[in-house]
Amino acid sequence: MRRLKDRPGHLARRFQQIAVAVFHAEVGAAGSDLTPVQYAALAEISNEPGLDQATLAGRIAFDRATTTGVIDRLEKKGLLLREVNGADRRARVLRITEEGRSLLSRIEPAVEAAQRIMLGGLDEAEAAEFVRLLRKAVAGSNDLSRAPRRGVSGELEASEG
Amino acid sequence: MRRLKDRPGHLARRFQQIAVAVFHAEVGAAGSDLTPVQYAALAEISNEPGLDQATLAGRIAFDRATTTGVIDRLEKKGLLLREVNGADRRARVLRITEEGRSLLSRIEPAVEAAQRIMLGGLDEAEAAEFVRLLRKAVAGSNDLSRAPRRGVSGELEASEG
DNA sequence: ACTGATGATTAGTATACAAATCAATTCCGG
DNA sequence: CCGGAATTGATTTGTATACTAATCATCAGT
Repeated sequence: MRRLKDRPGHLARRFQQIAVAVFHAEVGAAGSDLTPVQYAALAEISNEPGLDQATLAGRIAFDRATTTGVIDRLEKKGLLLREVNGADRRARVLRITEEGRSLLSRIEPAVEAAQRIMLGGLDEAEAAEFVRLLRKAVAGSNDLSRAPRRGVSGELEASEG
Repeated sequence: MRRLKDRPGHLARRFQQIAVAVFHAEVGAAGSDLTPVQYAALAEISNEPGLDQATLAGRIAFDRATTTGVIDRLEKKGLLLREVNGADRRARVLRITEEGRSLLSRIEPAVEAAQRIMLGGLDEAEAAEFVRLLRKAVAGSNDLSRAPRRGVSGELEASEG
């Protein structure tokens, strides 16, 4: 029987813990307490202003309940605006604030550094291959997850640029 | 700037979500509601009977606070025994019950199946390389995580058997 | 005996999910 | 075109990780 610590499921949990810890360390050193999930949400809202919470949840693969909490906290920090959509009064339209945009650009170098550091155990070729395989594994199993990602229509999910 | 969805940190979160979902689906179909983390704890206790919570936490890379909760739930389900260690009355000695052992063997095929399914997007060679790189990345950054794994003494952390 | 370290727990915060609920929209038969 | 049914966006509740920080009990070393 394969040892626990050699199983992909266990390794996935470990790598995620490391990724989160590195993100907090780097972004924290840059003077922000933004979490990886909050960063993902804010970056996506910045890229696609005016999207609603359900669409955001699809883009970054949260479920709707998690999205509500994440957006609550970002709104409380003054990083985004949440408004009722006039065309569909169920939906909440999201927009980044000036403060949010400024924070994003201020921590961008730290976010990039975190990506390098979390792959520090791999050389450059290995890191590239690792990311390729991770992308392919995720794309191949996207609909097995309980909050599957829903990309922009027409986007190539498993492209291997 | 690299797209969010191509960053290792984001992909790590996605792959972890998928791994957890697949585990729940397979183990659930086998008639158990054991979580991935509970499984890891129980399997480790089964392998190393009589270890205490701090040692367990080191083996599977939880922090102590998380361990308390996980052990609470496993004890409530009757899958393990938690007793004060006579030699060090701070420590709680953990032992799997007959019921726990029986559950472990009953769900073992589902756990193995989950490992294969979560790598379903990769062919066999890619899956092997992916696990190798995942192991190497985790080993290389173990001490960056906030709850670093502490293996059995003498164990080769980054061996690539 | 005093000091520092360690095992465990508790409180508090942030994901992540399921399930239930409410409001608003869309769909479809007539 | 109308009206009920099904669907969808958002929220709430409840459970389970995962951490930090603080606390308590106990142990180790001097």
